[in-house]
Amino acid sequence: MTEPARKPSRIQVENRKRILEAALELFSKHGFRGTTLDQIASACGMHKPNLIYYYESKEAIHVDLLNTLMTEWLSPLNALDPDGDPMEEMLRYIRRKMEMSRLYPRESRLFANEIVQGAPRMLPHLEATLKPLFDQQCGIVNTWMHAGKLATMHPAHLIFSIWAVTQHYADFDAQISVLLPGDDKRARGAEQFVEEMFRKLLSP
Amino acid sequence: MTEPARKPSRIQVENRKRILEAALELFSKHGFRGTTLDQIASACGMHKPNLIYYYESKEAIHVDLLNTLMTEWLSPLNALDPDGDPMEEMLRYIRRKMEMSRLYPRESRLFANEIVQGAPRMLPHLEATLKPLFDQQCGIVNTWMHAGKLATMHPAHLIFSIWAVTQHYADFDAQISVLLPGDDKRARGAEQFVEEMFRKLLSP
DNA sequence: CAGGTTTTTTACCAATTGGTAAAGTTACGA
DNA sequence: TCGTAACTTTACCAATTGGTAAAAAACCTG
Repeated sequence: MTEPARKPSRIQVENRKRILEAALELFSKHGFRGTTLDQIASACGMHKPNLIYYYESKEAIHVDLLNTLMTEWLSPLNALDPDGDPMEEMLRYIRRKMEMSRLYPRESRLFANEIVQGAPRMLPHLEATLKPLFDQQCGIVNTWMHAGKLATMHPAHLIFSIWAVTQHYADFDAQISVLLPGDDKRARGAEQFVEEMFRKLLSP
Repeated sequence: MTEPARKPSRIQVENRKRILEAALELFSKHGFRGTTLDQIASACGMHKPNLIYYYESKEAIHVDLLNTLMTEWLSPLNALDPDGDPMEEMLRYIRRKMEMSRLYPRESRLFANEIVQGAPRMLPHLEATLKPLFDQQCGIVNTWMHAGKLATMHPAHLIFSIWAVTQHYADFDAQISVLLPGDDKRARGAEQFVEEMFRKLLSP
């Protein structure tokens, strides 16, 4: 048995959304400890006790944010179609991950911050949500490899390498900006490179 | 003209080393804001004001740590030998990066924490130290490619992908442990995978 | 529009935190 | 071994921070 949990009012829905948007901006930029309730409050035009009215603690905001975004974040992996063309499915996944890195760098950095520090507030969710999906999709990739449609390799490490390369462009943007400055076609170049890289790697 | 800057005493050398070791452990695990001077002090058996005796502020500890470690961290890139065999040089670099990820995950996560948050205390050092080295080594790689010794691709993105994949094993270890649990040969498998991946990618 | 409920605001608090002042102790060269 | 400089410790502080209490305001429903 949990809470009575009445349906949330319109105001509740709106304000929780405002809070999460401000929290995403700040947590992704400064990490959990580097963000204060006052910052979140002023970023969304509220007062600190008002945040606590909607979330019982700063940690509750962070956890809700992580868990809410994780589902969307993983949806492209979910979308691997076992009946599609293996190479096209993998490249579509990789392209989508690059696009998400470009469009949603805050989400990427939010997770990066959390996981680099040992995922203290997300481990249960990783076990419960990510692990089963990961195992299942590794299975699909493995099937494709054994059918000779993709080069044979360890599917888990393959997925790690896709995550690593694609999310690197969001997570390490500060460094990349220094090393490839003033390149307004950087994103395009990155996307071309990554697609060609994995096309070559995955060719049987 | 800067400080008089007398040669540091034996005690100074020892104690700064103790402080940096404790700071590395804590900053890499909890980030800059997530680490307190009291934690650092008790981790190295000192008292808080003693830290301030050796470093003028918490930030000074962090900056010194980052700048000190960066040189070692980059040394493998520095070691690319323009006269060596291109494929062997690249694979040696990649192997060394994997080894460092395994042996020095704290250093990797220290930098990851800093860069994910926009490198607020490291940007000048990136400009001054990393950028010139990076450009130079990109040049070497480019030469190798144009000599037909390596597959042709954007050298900067190639190096990014090497960093991404190798450091991922240190930075995202919390996630990898969940997804490939109980695998005491994980590191070996990762090293094999990554070497084969880049061997295939780099073959002309 | 009355009355209760939800939401917002003001005032506040205790704990933590980065850092200081200054007294006390140790190390070391003359 | 003595004096001074280097180092350590204790006591302290002001600012920040996560969070609370409770009054005030806004909102909704019969």
